[in-house]
Amino acid sequence: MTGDATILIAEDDADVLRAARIALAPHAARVETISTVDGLDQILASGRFDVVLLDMNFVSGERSGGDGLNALARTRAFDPCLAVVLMTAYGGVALAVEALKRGAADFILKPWRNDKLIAAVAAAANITRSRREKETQHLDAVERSAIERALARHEGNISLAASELGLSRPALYRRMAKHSL
Amino acid sequence: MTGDATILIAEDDADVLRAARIALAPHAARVETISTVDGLDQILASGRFDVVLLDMNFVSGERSGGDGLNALARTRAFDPCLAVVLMTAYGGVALAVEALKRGAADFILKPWRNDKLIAAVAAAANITRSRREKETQHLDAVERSAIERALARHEGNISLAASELGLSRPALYRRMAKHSL
DNA sequence: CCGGAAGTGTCCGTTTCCGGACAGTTCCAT
DNA sequence: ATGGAACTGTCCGGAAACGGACACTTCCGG
Repeated sequence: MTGDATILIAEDDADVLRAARIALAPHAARVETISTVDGLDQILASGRFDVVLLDMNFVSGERSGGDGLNALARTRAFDPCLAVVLMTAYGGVALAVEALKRGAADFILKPWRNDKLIAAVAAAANITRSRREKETQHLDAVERSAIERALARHEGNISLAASELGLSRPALYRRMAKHSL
Repeated sequence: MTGDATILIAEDDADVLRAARIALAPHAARVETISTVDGLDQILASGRFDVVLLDMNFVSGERSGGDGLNALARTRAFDPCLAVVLMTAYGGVALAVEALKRGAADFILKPWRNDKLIAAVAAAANITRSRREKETQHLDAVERSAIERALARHEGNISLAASELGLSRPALYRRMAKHSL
């Protein structure tokens, strides 16, 4: 993490929240914290975050992780590019697998090792960055990627690639020339 | 699983292989099995699979899951659309998280429940199908998606969307009209 | 070996797209 | 309330792209 990321930490336990902030703050441009996910949408809308570190339980005594999965879903609905790292003290394989299938970028068990937490959050911030870059592309880049994939899939067969892309062969030749393919 | 999927099972233990095949065969068009991943590339090249069910350990006494992660990487290099379900008897949260981060579609602990195995493999086959559909698109569809995303990201602002896409405003208007956006 | 199917690369008359410019509208800071 | 910036929607002469057609090459089954 090059120190330029903005991190949101959502954790109901004040001591854990403080520990996470202390661990991450030196490695981030900005760390914002919340202790409940009730107003998660507003918080997400208020700023441009690069990664969310999200606890899985926000109700005292609750251990199922449902809150965290729900908050993950709401985060992904708000911004599908924004990578989320989930953390819990009560997770098994099933919950970890479910979390990643639902789109979490990583899954951390408490208590964590600071170096692993920092690395996981940094990697997640990079995932967000990559997704955002991929989202904002010139049509030319989008077209070039599609042509490259079609040619790869058809092993260089111009006729088949053109057909798949909905182009005539001369038209595909021109697009290939335009993109130096 | 609508019974039309082709499944590859890679498992070194003969009894486990048989049990998996017995569980899955009634729900698939075809099930192929291998007991070593040495020739995985050739097997993958020999047919068009919809899902791979892959053990994580192929050396007697080995429990790290490295074989499985390596085979997963090779499978994804061969065909990034092909969904892989990993299974092991020795997995903890860390291995499960690593597997999904490396691109596994699911992670099953042995011994499994047949209904869960069948559901996981069916879901993975659907992931493969979706990825393949998404890969083969007309340029028109690719262009339309890119325009829709740019407009969504800029909340309908034509000037900003055109700029991001590398188009002039009139050109964007024409593409939008062409795609009925 | 051969013939036919499939694929390649280019041409050119016709059609479509281009973007700077124009007129008008909306939004926001003062 | 107002003025200016930002945005919208369309026009039109010129430029670019279109695809059917042609000639040629490669591959493969008989």
